[in-house]
Amino acid sequence: MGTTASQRERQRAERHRLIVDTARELAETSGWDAVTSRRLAERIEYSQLVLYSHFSGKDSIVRAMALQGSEELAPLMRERVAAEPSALTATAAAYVEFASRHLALHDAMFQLTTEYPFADEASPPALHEGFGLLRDALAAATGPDDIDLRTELFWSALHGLVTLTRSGRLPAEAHEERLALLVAQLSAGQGGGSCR
Amino acid sequence: MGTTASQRERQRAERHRLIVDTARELAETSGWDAVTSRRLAERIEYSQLVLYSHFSGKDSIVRAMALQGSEELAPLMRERVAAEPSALTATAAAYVEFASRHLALHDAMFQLTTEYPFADEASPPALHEGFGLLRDALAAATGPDDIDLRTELFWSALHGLVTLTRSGRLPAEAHEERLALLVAQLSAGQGGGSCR
DNA sequence: CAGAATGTCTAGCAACGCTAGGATCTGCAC
DNA sequence: GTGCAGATCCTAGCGTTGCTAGACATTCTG
Repeated sequence: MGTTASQRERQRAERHRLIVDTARELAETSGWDAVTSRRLAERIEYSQLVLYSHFSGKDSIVRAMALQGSEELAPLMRERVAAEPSALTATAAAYVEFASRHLALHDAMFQLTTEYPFADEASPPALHEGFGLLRDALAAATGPDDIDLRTELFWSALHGLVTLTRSGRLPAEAHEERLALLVAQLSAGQGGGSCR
Repeated sequence: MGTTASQRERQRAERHRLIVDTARELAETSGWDAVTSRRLAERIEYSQLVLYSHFSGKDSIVRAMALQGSEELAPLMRERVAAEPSALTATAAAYVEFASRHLALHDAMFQLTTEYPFADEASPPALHEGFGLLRDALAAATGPDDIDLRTELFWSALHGLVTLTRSGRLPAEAHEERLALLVAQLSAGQGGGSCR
């Protein structure tokens, strides 16, 4: 019967997701050090070899995690934008919220393994979408001039805030204040230096 | 004779530096993966045990590297500020130059091991000094209101730019442009949102 | 010169990512 | 049904990692 082939495929896809989900949970609850091939294999109740039949290596699993993450970030941003009057505040808050709620996922997306096409047509659509949401929010608040460059800067500032705060290099108390200040400064300085 | 004790101490201090310098060079030329206890021991021509008689572990060596780095960053900033009319432009450029010229050092200081007191009286003076230089430059360009908070934001943006560009997540071509835009926006938006 | 203290090395532990080789199971032709 | 390809899986193991116990050498003290 022809069903077996597709059955197999579905099983493989299921196991693929099982591996990524397990790795994610392991990283999220016990830190990246706990994500080892042995522990992962034990958790999914297969031998290590199964991991390597699905993924070319550990990096590849992390990459799959990052992809999963990018597909969750954009919807969260959309949701927050819809619920808040200021799109700029909403996207910034959503980005920060995502990073703090999914620490390991954020690492996988924005800190770890580089072999990942970013500002490129080959990069995952969900990532483009996330960037686009940042851009739209910024454009709505400050106009369309130099929008791509300014969005990159917006992202950089968000990313810097999140990572430096997370690693303890910036005091956690003032986190919200810094975020508010970022939004305020971006709203104020339109077009880059022409305001004064 | 009493000299032997101080002789010993001097030898130990020398070897301490030898270890840190070797680790640094190894990381800088061959990447962090090349910094292993065995290779390090081989390079300094001692057994691995000597490493652990000086440092409590690999993290501790990286921490020493970070300290060394923070003592080089501040002077570089000072130098650049003296040579350039705009202190803001100069400090930003110095920070970026430092990061791109000492990749491993930058990692050690701002990306790796967290067990490091930062915004704290226990943190290394050189680090405070570096932050102070960022603050002075920003204050000179935009006034003293909310200066600490705004400096943290300045640093975050710089850090984000550097790390995202270095990891390939932002296109390298526009790096200078983004940096110039950051300086321009900071100069324009004084005091946070009161300009428009 | 004996004994203590200090310093160093060889050898080894447990854990890592990853893989070769053989065992087991599946579906299809006859 | 029987027998054979092909896929799938596991056991066992390679080379490497950070780190350490126990033996050896060297130096200082009385």
